[in-house]
Amino acid sequence: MQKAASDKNNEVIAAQLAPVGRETVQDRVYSELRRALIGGLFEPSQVLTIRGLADALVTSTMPVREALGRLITEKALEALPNRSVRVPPITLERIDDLLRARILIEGEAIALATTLMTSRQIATVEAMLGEWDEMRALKHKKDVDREVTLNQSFHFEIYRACGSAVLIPMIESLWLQSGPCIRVAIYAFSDAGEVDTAQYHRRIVAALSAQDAQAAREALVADISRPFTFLRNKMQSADSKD
Amino acid sequence: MQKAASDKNNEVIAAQLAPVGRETVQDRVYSELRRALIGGLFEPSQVLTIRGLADALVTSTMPVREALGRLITEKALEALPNRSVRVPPITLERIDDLLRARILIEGEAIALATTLMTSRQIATVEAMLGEWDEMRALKHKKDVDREVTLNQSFHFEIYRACGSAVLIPMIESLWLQSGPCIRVAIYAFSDAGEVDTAQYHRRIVAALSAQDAQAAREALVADISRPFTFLRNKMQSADSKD
DNA sequence: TTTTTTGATTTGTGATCACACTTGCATTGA
DNA sequence: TCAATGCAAGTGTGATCACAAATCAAAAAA
Repeated sequence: MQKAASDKNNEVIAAQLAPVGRETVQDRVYSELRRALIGGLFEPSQVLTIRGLADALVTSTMPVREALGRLITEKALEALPNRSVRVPPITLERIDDLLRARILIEGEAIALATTLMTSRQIATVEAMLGEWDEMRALKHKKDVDREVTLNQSFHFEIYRACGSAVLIPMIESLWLQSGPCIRVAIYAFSDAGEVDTAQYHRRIVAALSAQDAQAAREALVADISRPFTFLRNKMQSADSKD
Repeated sequence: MQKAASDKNNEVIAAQLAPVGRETVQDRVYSELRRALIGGLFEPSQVLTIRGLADALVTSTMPVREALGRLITEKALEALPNRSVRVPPITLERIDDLLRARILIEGEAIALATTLMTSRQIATVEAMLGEWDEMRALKHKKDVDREVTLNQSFHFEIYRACGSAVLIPMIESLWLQSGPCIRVAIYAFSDAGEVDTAQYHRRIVAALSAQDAQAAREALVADISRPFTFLRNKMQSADSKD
């Protein structure tokens, strides 16, 4: 068989078949744990065991231990001297530390994105605002999980536009670390229900449309500061009560 | 035996014995690979195999594969679709991307450190300048490895003073990613020999002593930009030649 | 000579096992 | 009654094996 003919034949096949992907079990475990962490499904200080997670995820211990190791290196989980691993506990210092880092890095990312985003990309992000209204329309059932996912998609759609392969993984790591912290804030907001996240996001989109990097940065800071300051106040009042 | 007596007895023993430490093999492998990466011992695009590293480090494959997984998640190494792992290749975009992130984050860290460092801590850092003169005195043998270690110690002694448990691991990750890139610059500087790193570090110490955060940030930016701009120029001239 | 095929070797992934350490609880002793 | 001891279940770590996929080189076909 000639080379050209063979290639042509392969191309025809490739046009019909969808790539099957080769995600490993370890990757799936890792993604699943990430999702749970960012979504605040684990509580701070909760201890995780390899065998326990392996049972819950219906695999063997091997993929789980490697996924845990990865999460520990990005500070999403914490290795105790006993060699057990837990979700990092919340402290006031950690809250301030995380918020400061997020303002610094995500602020820079959105400023870069502002100068780079095409109107096509802005339109995509703007379209995501609609989903919020849609969700609020049927507000009888508060779907916290979907809210978290939507919020994440919105932010990262913008961050990806900054075009930095270095900053984006750092932001992901920050979200991973923030997840368990803002867990309580997420549920509290969902209960309160009124002060709408979409409102903050609209301000961000407006700044992006105006190509005003400084305004975009400030709108973003207001958005991500909200759960942190809420949590901060809550912890301080709890401390003073003790 | 009474509790008090037992405790007292244990205290006496504890005063005589040094804690034995429980570092795992995996931790040692991870540290060793980190050291090699930051020191620029691996070249960009070099492929690493689990069994090859296990043989070189005289262990089994298990600790190595977990260490590699951790390094991949912090982008110090890269997983190819073939599932082999390599040191990330250098591109112009990546150089600029890394430098921008380092300026942003390390600049913030040193600005924070400036307001927090005690005169005691500054003295410690200042003392490290002496080692450079010492090393230059016997410049017959250029010890690149020691130079890298000394540079790392100097910077992280300052960064640790910023007191951010979030920023410091990020900086470590950035150094890990920069290591292979600035490898060529390190050796080139060591060959040139004249433009002294200590000179840049003296400017940093002076700014710290003056508690001038802005000056410290600028001095730091000048210091870390040097190898990157060197490398950038070198790559551009190489490109134009092709 | 160039291309394809075939087969052997190498490599990553996941499962299982052995071992050491920790933890929790019941037992023993004062 | 309470602390110390001893035992048993649980847990992380590292080693080894089986398997599938990738790689490379030699042989076969064009």
